[in-house]
Amino acid sequence: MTGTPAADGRPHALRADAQRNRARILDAARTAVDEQGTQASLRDIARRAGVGMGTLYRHFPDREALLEELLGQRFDLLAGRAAALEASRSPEDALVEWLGEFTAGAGAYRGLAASMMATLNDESSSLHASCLAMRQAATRLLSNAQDAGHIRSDADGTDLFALVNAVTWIVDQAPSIAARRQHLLSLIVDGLKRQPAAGP
Amino acid sequence: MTGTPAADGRPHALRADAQRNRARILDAARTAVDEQGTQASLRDIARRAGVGMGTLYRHFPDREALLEELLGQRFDLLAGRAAALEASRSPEDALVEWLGEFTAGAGAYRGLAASMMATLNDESSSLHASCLAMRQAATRLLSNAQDAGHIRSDADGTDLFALVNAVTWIVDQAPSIAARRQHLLSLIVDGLKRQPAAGP
DNA sequence: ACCTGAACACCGTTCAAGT
DNA sequence: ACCTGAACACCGTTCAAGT
Repeated sequence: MTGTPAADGRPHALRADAQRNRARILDAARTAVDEQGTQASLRDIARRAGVGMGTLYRHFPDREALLEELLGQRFDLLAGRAAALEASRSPEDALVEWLGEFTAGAGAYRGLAASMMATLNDESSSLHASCLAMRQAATRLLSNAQDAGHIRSDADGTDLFALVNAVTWIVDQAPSIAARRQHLLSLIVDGLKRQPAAGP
Repeated sequence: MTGTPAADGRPHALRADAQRNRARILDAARTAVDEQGTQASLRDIARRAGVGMGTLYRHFPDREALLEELLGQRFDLLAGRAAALEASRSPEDALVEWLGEFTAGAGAYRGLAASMMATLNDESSSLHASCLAMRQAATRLLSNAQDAGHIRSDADGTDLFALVNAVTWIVDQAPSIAARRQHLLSLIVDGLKRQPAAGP
Protein backbone atom coordinates (compact mmCIF):
# COMPACT_ATOMS: atom_id res chain seq x y z
CA MET A 1 0.00 0.00 0.00
CA THR A 2 2.99 2.33 -0.06
CA GLY A 3 2.18 5.66 -1.64
CA THR A 4 -1.56 5.05 -1.79
CA PRO A 5 -3.88 7.82 -0.67
CA ALA A 6 -4.15 8.06 3.09
CA ALA A 7 -7.52 6.89 4.42
CA ASP A 8 -7.42 9.00 7.54
CA GLY A 9 -8.13 12.38 5.96
CA ARG A 10 -4.65 13.76 6.74
CA PRO A 11 -2.85 15.56 3.90
CA HIS A 12 -1.04 13.30 1.46
CA ALA A 13 2.72 13.33 1.16
CA LEU A 14 3.97 15.21 -1.89
CA ARG A 15 4.16 13.37 -5.15
CA ALA A 16 7.74 12.58 -6.13
CA ASP A 17 7.91 15.18 -8.90
CA ALA A 18 6.38 17.84 -6.68
CA GLN A 19 8.89 17.11 -3.97
CA ARG A 20 11.74 17.48 -6.43
CA ASN A 21 10.37 20.76 -7.75
CA ARG A 22 10.01 22.11 -4.24
CA ALA A 23 13.63 21.33 -3.51
CA ARG A 24 14.78 22.88 -6.77
CA ILE A 25 12.85 26.06 -6.05
CA LEU A 26 14.44 26.35 -2.62
CA ASP A 27 17.91 25.83 -4.07
CA ALA A 28 17.31 28.49 -6.68
CA ALA A 29 15.89 30.82 -4.05
CA ARG A 30 18.95 30.41 -1.87
CA THR A 31 21.22 31.38 -4.74
CA ALA A 32 19.04 34.28 -5.83
CA VAL A 33 18.65 35.72 -2.34
CA ASP A 34 22.35 35.37 -1.87
CA GLU A 35 22.96 37.40 -5.00
CA GLN A 36 20.07 39.88 -4.96
CA GLY A 37 18.76 39.93 -1.41
CA THR A 38 15.28 39.17 -0.10
CA GLN A 39 13.76 41.17 -2.97
CA ALA A 40 15.11 38.76 -5.56
CA SER A 41 12.85 38.32 -8.58
CA LEU A 42 10.43 35.41 -8.16
CA ARG A 43 10.35 34.98 -11.89
CA ASP A 44 14.08 34.62 -11.88
CA ILE A 45 13.88 32.01 -9.13
CA ALA A 46 11.35 29.99 -11.12
CA ARG A 47 13.58 30.26 -14.18
CA ARG A 48 16.66 29.07 -12.34
CA ALA A 49 14.69 26.22 -10.82
CA GLY A 50 13.42 25.25 -14.27
CA VAL A 51 9.75 25.34 -13.24
CA GLY A 52 6.75 27.36 -14.37
CA MET A 53 5.55 30.35 -12.39
CA GLY A 54 2.45 28.44 -11.34
CA THR A 55 4.58 25.77 -9.75
CA LEU A 56 6.43 28.29 -7.66
CA TYR A 57 3.15 29.82 -6.51
CA ARG A 58 1.65 26.41 -5.78
CA HIS A 59 4.45 25.60 -3.37
CA PHE A 60 4.91 29.07 -1.94
CA PRO A 61 1.83 31.28 -2.09
CA ASP A 62 3.82 34.45 -1.51
CA ARG A 63 7.37 35.72 -1.11
CA GLU A 64 7.33 35.37 2.64
CA ALA A 65 6.41 31.72 2.48
CA LEU A 66 9.55 31.21 0.43
CA LEU A 67 11.66 33.33 2.73
CA GLU A 68 10.33 31.53 5.79
CA GLU A 69 12.01 28.39 4.53
CA LEU A 70 15.35 30.19 4.23
CA LEU A 71 15.14 32.53 7.20
CA GLY A 72 13.17 30.35 9.59
CA GLN A 73 16.25 28.20 10.07
CA ARG A 74 18.29 31.26 10.86
CA PHE A 75 15.74 32.52 13.36
CA ASP A 76 15.57 29.15 15.08
CA LEU A 77 19.34 29.04 15.23
CA LEU A 78 19.57 32.47 16.79
CA ALA A 79 16.86 31.61 19.31
CA GLY A 80 18.91 28.56 20.21
CA ARG A 81 22.04 30.64 20.58
CA ALA A 82 20.22 32.95 22.96
CA ALA A 83 19.26 30.01 25.14
CA ALA A 84 22.79 28.65 25.08
CA LEU A 85 24.35 31.99 25.96
CA GLU A 86 21.84 32.49 28.72
CA ALA A 87 23.05 29.28 30.30
CA SER A 88 26.77 29.81 29.83
CA ARG A 89 27.52 33.51 30.24
CA SER A 90 26.91 36.40 32.53
CA PRO A 91 23.70 38.29 31.72
CA GLU A 92 25.61 41.19 30.22
CA ASP A 93 28.00 39.07 28.17
CA ALA A 94 25.18 36.94 26.87
CA LEU A 95 23.26 39.94 25.60
CA VAL A 96 26.24 41.66 24.02
CA GLU A 97 27.49 38.50 22.38
CA TRP A 98 24.07 37.64 20.99
CA LEU A 99 23.59 41.07 19.48
CA GLY A 100 26.99 40.77 17.84
CA GLU A 101 26.10 37.43 16.31
CA PHE A 102 22.74 38.70 15.15
CA THR A 103 24.10 41.69 13.27
CA ALA A 104 27.16 39.86 11.95
CA GLY A 105 25.06 37.13 10.34
CA ALA A 106 22.54 39.53 8.90
CA GLY A 107 25.04 40.82 6.37
CA ALA A 108 24.58 37.62 4.40
CA TYR A 109 20.96 38.52 3.59
CA ARG A 110 20.47 41.89 2.01
CA GLY A 111 16.98 43.14 2.75
CA LEU A 112 16.64 40.97 5.84
CA ALA A 113 15.90 43.87 8.14
CA ALA A 114 13.01 45.05 5.99
CA SER A 115 11.60 41.53 5.80
CA MET A 116 11.80 41.18 9.55
CA MET A 117 10.07 44.47 10.17
CA ALA A 118 7.31 43.58 7.75
CA THR A 119 6.66 40.43 9.73
CA LEU A 120 6.48 42.17 13.09
CA ASN A 121 2.82 43.07 13.20
CA ASP A 122 1.61 40.74 10.50
CA GLU A 123 0.45 37.56 12.15
CA SER A 124 -0.52 36.10 8.81
CA SER A 125 3.09 36.24 7.66
CA SER A 126 4.82 32.91 7.34
CA LEU A 127 7.79 34.42 9.08
CA HIS A 128 5.79 35.60 12.08
CA ALA A 129 6.13 32.57 14.31
CA SER A 130 9.83 31.87 14.01
CA CYS A 131 10.66 35.54 14.21
CA LEU A 132 8.54 35.99 17.31
CA ALA A 133 10.23 33.08 19.04
CA MET A 134 13.61 34.59 18.33
CA ARG A 135 12.53 37.97 19.61
CA GLN A 136 11.26 36.43 22.79
CA ALA A 137 14.57 34.71 23.35
CA ALA A 138 16.36 38.02 22.89
CA THR A 139 13.95 39.74 25.23
CA ARG A 140 14.87 37.24 27.93
CA LEU A 141 18.53 38.14 27.55
CA LEU A 142 17.61 41.78 27.90
CA SER A 143 15.50 41.18 31.01
CA ASN A 144 18.24 39.17 32.64
CA ALA A 145 20.75 41.93 32.05
CA GLN A 146 18.29 44.49 33.36
CA ASP A 147 17.58 42.45 36.48
CA ALA A 148 21.31 42.23 37.08
CA GLY A 149 21.42 46.03 36.88
CA HIS A 150 23.56 46.24 33.77
CA ILE A 151 21.07 47.75 31.33
CA ARG A 152 18.81 50.73 31.70
CA SER A 153 15.37 49.62 32.71
CA ASP A 154 13.34 51.83 30.36
CA ALA A 155 14.31 49.84 27.26
CA ASP A 156 12.16 46.87 26.34
CA GLY A 157 12.39 43.98 23.90
CA THR A 158 10.73 45.99 21.16
CA ASP A 159 13.26 48.79 21.54
CA LEU A 160 16.11 46.32 21.42
CA PHE A 161 14.75 44.64 18.34
CA ALA A 162 14.13 47.96 16.64
CA LEU A 163 17.61 49.26 17.34
CA VAL A 164 19.39 46.12 16.32
CA ASN A 165 17.36 45.92 13.16
CA ALA A 166 18.09 49.55 12.41
CA VAL A 167 21.80 48.75 12.63
CA THR A 168 21.29 45.74 10.38
CA TRP A 169 19.59 47.95 7.84
CA ILE A 170 22.06 50.81 7.87
CA VAL A 171 24.92 48.38 7.55
CA ASP A 172 23.79 47.06 4.25
CA GLN A 173 23.11 50.45 2.75
CA ALA A 174 26.76 51.21 2.07
CA PRO A 175 29.98 49.22 2.23
CA SER A 176 31.69 52.15 3.92
CA ILE A 177 29.24 51.79 6.77
CA ALA A 178 29.32 48.00 6.84
CA ALA A 179 32.91 48.33 7.98
CA ARG A 180 31.69 50.20 11.03
CA ARG A 181 29.12 47.64 12.11
CA GLN A 182 30.89 46.68 15.28
CA HIS A 183 31.50 50.28 16.23
CA LEU A 184 27.92 51.38 15.62
CA LEU A 185 26.61 48.42 17.56
CA SER A 186 28.83 49.20 20.50
CA LEU A 187 27.76 52.85 20.48
CA ILE A 188 24.21 51.61 20.92
CA VAL A 189 24.95 48.83 23.38
CA ASP A 190 27.18 51.06 25.51
CA GLY A 191 24.37 53.56 25.49
CA LEU A 192 21.93 51.02 26.83
CA LYS A 193 24.18 50.27 29.75
CA ARG A 194 22.99 51.78 32.96
CA GLN A 195 24.79 55.04 33.52
CA PRO A 196 26.76 54.66 36.73
CA ALA A 197 25.41 56.80 39.56
CA ALA A 198 27.52 59.83 40.45
CA GLY A 199 30.22 59.34 43.11
CA PRO A 200 29.46 58.56 46.82
CA MET B 1 14.51 91.57 -28.12
CA THR B 2 12.85 89.93 -25.13
CA GLY B 3 12.84 86.16 -25.37
CA THR B 4 15.26 86.03 -28.27
CA PRO B 5 18.13 83.52 -28.12
CA ALA B 6 21.00 84.68 -25.94
CA ALA B 7 24.07 85.68 -27.92
CA ASP B 8 26.54 84.97 -25.14
CA GLY B 9 26.49 81.20 -25.33
CA ARG B 10 24.81 80.81 -21.95
CA PRO B 11 21.89 78.38 -21.81
CA HIS B 12 18.56 79.80 -22.91
CA ALA B 13 15.72 80.24 -20.47
CA LEU B 14 13.08 77.53 -20.74
CA ARG B 15 10.39 77.97 -23.33
CA ALA B 16 7.10 78.91 -21.74
CA ASP B 17 5.47 75.51 -22.31
CA ALA B 18 8.53 73.70 -20.99
CA GLN B 19 8.52 75.83 -17.90
CA ARG B 20 4.87 75.02 -17.28
CA ASN B 21 5.47 71.30 -17.75
CA ARG B 22 8.38 71.37 -15.37
CA ALA B 23 6.22 72.98 -12.70
CA ARG B 24 3.41 70.48 -13.29
CA ILE B 25 5.79 67.56 -12.95
CA LEU B 26 7.11 68.88 -9.66
CA ASP B 27 3.58 69.38 -8.35
CA ALA B 28 2.62 65.86 -9.32
CA ALA B 29 5.83 64.52 -7.80
CA ARG B 30 5.11 66.25 -4.52
CA THR B 31 1.70 64.64 -4.32
CA ALA B 32 2.95 61.23 -5.38
CA VAL B 33 5.88 61.19 -2.96
CA ASP B 34 3.54 62.32 -0.25
CA GLU B 35 1.28 59.36 -0.94
CA GLN B 36 3.75 56.66 -1.98
CA GLY B 37 7.14 57.75 -0.69
CA THR B 38 10.36 58.37 -2.59
CA GLN B 39 9.76 55.21 -4.63
CA ALA B 40 6.61 56.62 -6.19
CA SER B 41 6.03 55.48 -9.77
CA LEU B 42 7.55 57.87 -12.31
CA ARG B 43 4.93 56.81 -14.80
CA ASP B 44 2.27 57.77 -12.33
CA ILE B 45 3.90 61.15 -11.82
CA ALA B 46 3.95 61.81 -15.57
CA ARG B 47 0.31 60.74 -15.78
CA ARG B 48 -0.77 63.05 -12.97
CA ALA B 49 1.20 65.88 -14.52
CA GLY B 50 -0.45 65.25 -17.85
CA VAL B 51 2.82 64.94 -19.75
CA GLY B 52 4.47 62.17 -21.74
CA MET B 53 7.18 60.02 -20.23
CA GLY B 54 9.78 61.62 -22.47
CA THR B 55 8.97 65.03 -21.07
CA LEU B 56 9.53 63.85 -17.54
CA TYR B 57 12.89 62.36 -18.53
CA ARG B 58 13.88 65.47 -20.44
CA HIS B 59 13.44 67.60 -17.35
CA PHE B 60 14.70 65.09 -14.82
CA PRO B 61 17.12 62.50 -16.18
CA ASP B 62 16.64 60.20 -13.21
CA ARG B 63 14.64 59.80 -10.03
CA GLU B 64 17.23 61.54 -7.90
CA ALA B 65 17.15 64.65 -10.05
CA LEU B 66 13.45 64.84 -9.31
CA LEU B 67 13.90 64.15 -5.63
CA GLU B 68 16.65 66.74 -5.38
CA GLU B 69 14.07 69.38 -6.20
CA LEU B 70 11.83 68.18 -3.38
CA LEU B 71 14.41 67.17 -0.80
CA GLY B 72 17.09 69.74 -1.52
CA GLN B 73 14.88 72.39 0.08
CA ARG B 74 14.50 70.25 3.15
CA PHE B 75 18.24 69.65 3.40
CA ASP B 76 18.99 73.34 3.05
CA LEU B 77 16.43 74.12 5.70
CA LEU B 78 17.94 71.63 8.13
CA ALA B 79 21.42 72.94 7.45
CA GLY B 80 20.11 76.39 8.26
CA ARG B 81 18.51 75.17 11.45
CA ALA B 82 21.81 73.68 12.54
CA ALA B 83 23.52 77.04 12.06
CA ALA B 84 20.76 78.84 13.95
CA LEU B 85 20.84 76.40 16.85
CA GLU B 86 24.60 76.59 16.98
CA ALA B 87 24.30 80.31 17.55
CA SER B 88 21.46 80.26 20.03
CA ARG B 89 21.83 77.20 22.23
CA SER B 90 24.34 75.35 24.32
CA PRO B 91 26.34 72.79 22.33
CA GLU B 92 24.45 69.90 23.87
CA ASP B 93 21.00 71.44 23.45
CA ALA B 94 21.72 72.40 19.88
CA LEU B 95 22.68 68.87 18.93
CA VAL B 96 19.78 67.20 20.70
CA GLU B 97 17.24 69.65 19.34
CA TRP B 98 18.53 69.32 15.80
CA LEU B 99 18.40 65.55 15.87
CA GLY B 100 14.82 65.75 17.11
CA GLU B 101 13.83 68.05 14.27
CA PHE B 102 15.60 65.89 11.73
CA THR B 103 13.83 62.68 12.68
CA ALA B 104 10.47 64.35 13.28
CA GLY B 105 10.38 65.85 9.80
CA ALA B 106 11.55 62.71 8.09
CA GLY B 107 8.25 60.99 8.77
CA ALA B 108 6.69 63.06 6.01
CA TYR B 109 8.81 61.33 3.34
CA ARG B 110 8.61 57.57 3.34
CA GLY B 111 11.80 56.15 1.88
CA LEU B 112 13.81 59.25 2.67
CA ALA B 113 16.39 57.38 4.71
CA ALA B 114 17.12 55.00 1.85
CA SER B 115 17.40 57.88 -0.61
CA MET B 116 19.80 59.69 1.68
CA MET B 117 21.98 56.65 2.14
CA ALA B 118 22.09 56.07 -1.60
CA THR B 119 23.41 59.56 -2.05
CA LEU B 120 26.16 59.25 0.54
CA ASN B 121 28.96 57.88 -1.58
CA ASP B 122 27.55 58.73 -4.97
CA GLU B 123 28.98 62.06 -5.99
CA SER B 124 27.11 61.95 -9.25
CA SER B 125 23.80 61.96 -7.41
CA SER B 126 21.83 65.18 -7.72
CA LEU B 127 21.19 64.95 -4.01
CA HIS B 128 24.85 64.70 -3.10
CA ALA B 129 25.66 68.37 -2.66
CA SER B 130 22.74 69.52 -0.56
CA CYS B 131 22.89 66.39 1.56
CA LEU B 132 26.60 66.83 2.16
CA ALA B 133 26.13 70.42 3.25
CA MET B 134 23.51 69.32 5.76
CA ARG B 135 25.72 66.57 7.10
CA GLN B 136 28.58 68.98 7.55
CA ALA B 137 26.35 71.32 9.51
CA ALA B 138 25.33 68.43 11.76
CA THR B 139 28.92 67.36 12.18
CA ARG B 140 29.74 70.83 13.49
CA LEU B 141 27.05 70.48 16.14
CA LEU B 142 28.55 67.15 17.12
CA SER B 143 32.08 68.52 17.32
CA ASN B 144 30.95 71.45 19.44
CA ALA B 145 29.23 69.12 21.89
CA GLN B 146 32.30 66.90 21.97
CA ASP B 147 34.61 69.84 22.59
CA ALA B 148 32.36 70.89 25.44
CA GLY B 149 32.80 67.39 26.88
CA HIS B 150 29.17 66.34 26.54
CA ILE B 151 29.47 63.63 23.91
CA ARG B 152 31.83 60.67 23.72
CA SER B 153 34.75 61.49 21.52
CA ASP B 154 34.91 58.26 19.54
CA ALA B 155 31.75 59.03 17.55
CA ASP B 156 32.11 61.04 14.36
CA GLY B 157 29.78 62.75 11.93
CA THR B 158 29.37 59.60 9.86
CA ASP B 159 28.33 57.61 12.93
CA LEU B 160 25.85 60.28 13.89
CA PHE B 161 24.37 60.41 10.41
CA ALA B 162 24.19 56.64 10.22
CA LEU B 163 22.45 56.30 13.56
CA VAL B 164 19.97 59.06 12.97
CA ASN B 165 19.17 57.67 9.56
CA ALA B 166 18.74 54.23 11.02
CA VAL B 167 16.15 55.65 13.40
CA THR B 168 14.46 57.43 10.52
CA TRP B 169 14.26 54.18 8.65
CA ILE B 170 13.03 51.99 11.48
CA VAL B 171 10.39 54.54 12.35
CA ASP B 172 8.68 54.28 9.02
CA GLN B 173 8.67 50.53 8.93
CA ALA B 174 5.77 50.16 11.35
CA PRO B 175 3.31 52.57 12.91
CA SER B 176 3.75 50.84 16.25
CA ILE B 177 7.40 51.86 16.17
CA ALA B 178 6.76 55.34 14.82
CA ALA B 179 5.07 56.07 18.13
CA ARG B 180 8.36 55.35 19.86
CA ARG B 181 10.48 57.66 17.75
CA GLN B 182 11.30 60.06 20.54
CA HIS B 183 12.12 57.25 22.93
CA LEU B 184 14.38 55.42 20.49
CA LEU B 185 16.16 58.63 19.62
CA SER B 186 16.78 59.42 23.26
CA LEU B 187 18.13 55.93 23.91
CA ILE B 188 20.70 56.63 21.24
CA VAL B 189 21.44 60.22 22.19
CA ASP B 190 21.72 59.39 25.88
CA GLY B 191 24.09 56.65 24.88
CA LEU B 192 26.31 59.07 23.02
CA LYS B 193 26.65 61.25 26.06
CA ARG B 194 29.97 60.93 27.75
CA GLN B 195 29.68 58.48 30.60
CA PRO B 196 30.51 60.38 33.78
CA ALA B 197 33.79 59.26 35.32
CA ALA B 198 33.46 57.19 38.49
CA GLY B 199 33.51 59.12 41.80
CA PRO B 200 36.70 60.85 43.16
C1' DA C 1 -2.44 16.06 -8.17
C1' DC C 2 0.49 18.66 -10.28
C1' DC C 3 2.56 21.35 -14.00
C1' DT C 4 3.03 24.86 -17.87
C1' DG C 5 3.07 29.10 -19.93
C1' DA C 6 0.28 32.66 -21.77
C1' DA C 7 -2.36 36.66 -20.17
C1' DC C 8 -2.93 40.82 -17.49
C1' DA C 9 -1.66 44.91 -15.34
C1' DC C 10 1.93 47.12 -13.98
C1' DC C 11 7.10 49.04 -13.99
C1' DG C 12 11.55 52.10 -15.85
C1' DT C 13 13.85 53.64 -19.93
C1' DT C 14 14.57 54.86 -24.73
C1' DC C 15 13.63 56.83 -29.03
C1' DA C 16 11.41 57.78 -33.66
C1' DA C 17 8.11 60.84 -35.12
C1' DG C 18 5.76 64.90 -34.67
C1' DT C 19 4.99 70.38 -33.72
C1' DA D 1 13.38 73.20 -28.69
C1' DC D 2 10.26 70.59 -26.97
C1' DC D 3 6.66 67.10 -26.77
C1' DT D 4 4.19 62.48 -27.42
C1' DG D 5 3.44 57.84 -27.01
C1' DA D 6 4.71 53.43 -28.71
C1' DA D 7 8.32 49.97 -28.01
C1' DC D 8 11.29 47.11 -25.18
C1' DA D 9 12.59 44.43 -21.42
C1' DC D 10 11.41 43.59 -17.23
C1' DC D 11 8.11 42.68 -12.87
C1' DG D 12 4.19 39.94 -9.74
C1' DT D 13 0.01 37.33 -9.98
C1' DT D 14 -3.63 34.50 -11.92
C1' DC D 15 -5.63 30.91 -14.45
C1' DA D 16 -7.13 27.92 -18.44
C1' DA D 17 -5.34 24.03 -20.45
C1' DG D 18 -2.67 20.10 -20.27
C1' DT D 19 -0.55 15.36 -18.18
